[in-house]
Amino acid sequence: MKLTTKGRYAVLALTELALAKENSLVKITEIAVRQNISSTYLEQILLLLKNSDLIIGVRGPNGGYKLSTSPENIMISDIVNIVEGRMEAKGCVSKSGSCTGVSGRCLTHDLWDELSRHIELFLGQISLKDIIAGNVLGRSSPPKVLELK
Amino acid sequence: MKLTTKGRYAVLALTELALAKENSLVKITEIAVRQNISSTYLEQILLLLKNSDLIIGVRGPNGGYKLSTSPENIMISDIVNIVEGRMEAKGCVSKSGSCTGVSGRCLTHDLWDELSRHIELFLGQISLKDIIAGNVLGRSSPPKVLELK
DNA sequence: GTATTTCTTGACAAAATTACTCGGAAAATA
DNA sequence: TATTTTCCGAGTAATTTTGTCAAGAAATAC
Ligand code: FES
Ligand code: FES
Repeated sequence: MKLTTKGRYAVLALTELALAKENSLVKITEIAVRQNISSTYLEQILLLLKNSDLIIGVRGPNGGYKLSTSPENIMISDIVNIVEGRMEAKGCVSKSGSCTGVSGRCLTHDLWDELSRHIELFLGQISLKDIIAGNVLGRSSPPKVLELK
Repeated sequence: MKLTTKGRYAVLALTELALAKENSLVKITEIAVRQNISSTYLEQILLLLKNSDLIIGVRGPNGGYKLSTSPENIMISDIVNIVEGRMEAKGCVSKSGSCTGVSGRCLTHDLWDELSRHIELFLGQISLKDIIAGNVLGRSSPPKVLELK
């Protein structure tokens, strides 16, 4: 998986939008200043999210951004997938070229595959609403269940 | 989290060691050739694992590496943590400096924290033995449990 | 002891990725 | 028209990842 500041900025920015009053517009610079992020960098990121229709941009004076749907419908995995590019379990560089080849999977292939799936599952369960509600902890499956398995 | 080829090489190399006959030594070059990895690069990686006492290096003719303990006692999280450096949920760059500051946690803090914990938990449940046994799939907690929650 | 094999160590260089900047265009408002 | 804001493409700087090199140390075989 890949998780850089880009992804974190994106989630942070969208929490700000989620926090704003319904249908009100938030400017890039507002977010950038408040979060101490480069505003031109943030532009790039929000543009990606806008092109994927996760947010809506309005130009002109008093313009800005807003979420295209309500916070509970936007999952963190959506956001991260868009800005970081699809999480690829690129896999190993076995003799037979790329990992995707069906023929020669190495022993660790399933491991990384499963890890990716696991992460995606986790982030796919948490919405922007959960975040602004502080409803994140305890979301992970309880360890005891797995120990018993 | 951080997961680069370094971590994947490390796990791959250690599966090779786990696959070898008990107490037999495997040379760096053997692994490097078989997996098509730069042998000098692999040196670096195995050195880290050796300095953390996960593996044992024996010099001289017919030398090589072997696991310091049995495969079921070595968890993937151990390996990754060593070579990639401890997975840090570095967090955001809020106004008040670093994320670690107790004072100003942003809303996303818990999210990344929990994600890290989740990943570590997952990789901490899978041993080298599981990998060579192909016993990785189905390790993740079943989705339905979480849906019910 | 000498030669050979193999790990050990540290410093260095190439390549790739990430993070960020810049200059301007397009749309909306006033 | 002038101003504000998003949109867009390209380019640069910084950092990290990946890999190389050269020299040394320990063990073994002869
Ligand atoms: S990771 Fe090795 S074949 Fe896919
Ligand atoms: S991630 Fe924002 S304060 Fe820790």
